[in-house]
Amino acid sequence: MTIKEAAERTGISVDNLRYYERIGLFPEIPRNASGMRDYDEMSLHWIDFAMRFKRGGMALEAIREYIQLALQGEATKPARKEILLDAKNDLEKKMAEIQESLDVINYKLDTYERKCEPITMDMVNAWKERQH
Amino acid sequence: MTIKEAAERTGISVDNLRYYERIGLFPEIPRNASGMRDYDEMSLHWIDFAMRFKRGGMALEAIREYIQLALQGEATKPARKEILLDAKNDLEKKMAEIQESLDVINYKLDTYERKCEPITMDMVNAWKERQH
DNA sequence: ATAAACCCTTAACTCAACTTCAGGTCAAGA
DNA sequence: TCTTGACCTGAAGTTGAGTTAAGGGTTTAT
Repeated sequence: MTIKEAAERTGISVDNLRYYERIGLFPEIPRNASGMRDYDEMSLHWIDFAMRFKRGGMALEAIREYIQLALQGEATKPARKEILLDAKNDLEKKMAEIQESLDVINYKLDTYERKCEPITMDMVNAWKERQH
Repeated sequence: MTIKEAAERTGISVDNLRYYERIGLFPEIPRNASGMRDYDEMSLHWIDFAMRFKRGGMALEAIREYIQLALQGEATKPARKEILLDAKNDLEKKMAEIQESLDVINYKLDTYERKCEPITMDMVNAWKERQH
C-alpha cells in the first residue's frame, strides 16, 4: 500500500505519516525495491495504536518511548507498564478537568437562558470603575 | 496583593501571569502608585475563570476572545454563547477520545497482568523478519 | 519518450505557548 | 545610604508539533 493510500485509510496526512515515522512514533515502514514505503496491515495496526494515545493527549515523546520499548521485547514490560500507569493517571486527571470545564460551561449556558450573567455586569462595572 | 502572592494563590508562575495578562487572557490588573500590579479578589476570579477553560484544553485565543467580549457587556451575549457552545462540543469530543484511550490502556494493563502481550512478540518478530 | 502524478530526503519555516534575558525602577532592612 | 530582592517592560529564545520548500528519483498514461 502506498503512503497516499495509508494516509487515506488513517486520516493522517502523507507528510505527517513520514514525520511520525521519522521521530519513531511507530516502526520503520517496509520499503519496496525502489525505496518507497509499502504499508501493510501490521503498519496500520501500529499507526492506529500510536494515534489512540495521541488523541488522548499523550506527548509524542511518551508514545515514542513506549513503542521503542515494545520493539525491544519482553524485558521492557515493567517499564512499559509504568508508562501506561502514568498515562492512565494523566488521562483520569484530564477527564476530571474537562468535566469541570463542562460543568462551568453548562452552568453559564443555563444562566444565559435565564437572561442573567454568571459574571454580572455590576461586577464588571465595579471592576472598570476601580481601574478609573 | 503582589504578583508573587497571586502566583502562589493561583499556582501560575509570575512570568505566566504577566504573559497571560499581556495577551488579554484576563483584564489588566490594577496597579499601585508606583506602577506595580496589585491583585484583588476580582482579579483572582477572572484568572480562575480563564484557567478553567485553559485546563479543558481551549486555545488561549478563544479564551481571550470570550473575555474581551464579556468586558464589552450585554450586546455580546449571543457571540459568547456561540463560543461556549463550540467549546462544549470540543470538550465532549475530547472526553470521548480520552475515554477511548483509557479503555485501551486498561485493556493493556489487564493483559499485562495475565502475562500475555497485547501486541504479541510473534507479531513483532514477524514484522522484524519482513524488514529482513 | 515525455509529461503528470507520485514518491523520496533534508532542511528550513511556522505557530502556540511559554521562558529567559537585558536593562531598568522601587522598597525595606543593616 | 547602600544593598538586596521583588517588580517592571520589551525583546529574544525555546519547545513541541507540525508544515512547506528545494531538489531529485519513479511510474504510468499518452
